[in-house]
Amino acid sequence: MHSPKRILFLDLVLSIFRLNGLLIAEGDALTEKLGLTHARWKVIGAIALSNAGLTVPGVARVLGQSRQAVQRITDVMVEDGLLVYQRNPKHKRSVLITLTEEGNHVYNMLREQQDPWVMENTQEIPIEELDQALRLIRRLIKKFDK
Amino acid sequence: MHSPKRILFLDLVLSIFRLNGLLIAEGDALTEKLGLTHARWKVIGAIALSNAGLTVPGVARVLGQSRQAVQRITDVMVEDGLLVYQRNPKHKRSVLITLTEEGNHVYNMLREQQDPWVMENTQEIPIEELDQALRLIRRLIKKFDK
DNA sequence: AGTACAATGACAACATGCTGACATAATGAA
DNA sequence: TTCATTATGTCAGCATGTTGTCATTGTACT
Repeated sequence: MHSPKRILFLDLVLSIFRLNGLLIAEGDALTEKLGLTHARWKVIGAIALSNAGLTVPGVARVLGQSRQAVQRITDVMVEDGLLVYQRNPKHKRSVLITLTEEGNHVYNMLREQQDPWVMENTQEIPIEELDQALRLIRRLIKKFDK
Repeated sequence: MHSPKRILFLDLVLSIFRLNGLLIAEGDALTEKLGLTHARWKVIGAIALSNAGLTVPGVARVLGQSRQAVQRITDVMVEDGLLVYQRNPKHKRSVLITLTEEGNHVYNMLREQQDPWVMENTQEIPIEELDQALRLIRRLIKKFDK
């Protein structure tokens, strides 16, 4: 019943919930001055990492979220001038999202904030430990992401 | 700039977001028949694990959430007959939350669902790997939870 | 005792996620 | 080509989290 593995796994699950909340708070604090929120830098990051532009459902697939949730965010970001919708030669309705000049600028600022934050929070953690933890988490993701 | 550690850490952060979402979906699916949602079994679990009962802010501290969010959930759960507010000898306004008989029953059903789920998802993962990952995550939690 | 500070409940506004439903466009198979 | 299936945009409703504010209660210090 109360096998060590059970306790350990449930503890891990609750810790993931906890860390998730804390990371969101960190991310929001980090990007507050840029007028970003965690939902927005997730989107801006996904788009910045794709060369050719992504569609709304494409971003949703990358982030593992519903397309509706992404659409709502991108609509506001287009209004705010961070993103543009561009014609998609491969699809009549589904436009490509790309960063505007301002969007690119914000992404660069984001990077400038992020780098010292990453340094500060990983300097005394060996890279092997990060790698092992990431691999386990990926393994769990693959298991649940059907 | 693009140090391996930076990439690794950001990848870890995004993976935490991803796994968090998947675990919520898993938890919701697992407890759907019980009329629970992930927000509710987090609360029910926290209360079940405390012998003497917890106050609303107490649950919030355990879960690392705002007391307002917890209050909203517990109010509904009291209406639904899973929880009861009981007079707190130590505080005139802040009541203690305890499980009703039905709440206890649901918690036991929850355990019955959870156990095979845990087994299924950890059987080929060595306990040492779980433990190492948990320790790293705890370390990050401690770092961000000021 | 008195007084400043912290904790709590209650309410509101808001951001973000989900699902469902519907119409239309794209795709693939017969 | 035609037709069934899938993908997409759009709108709506709902669950859950956050923060802010205010009044009230508890606590601790002088």
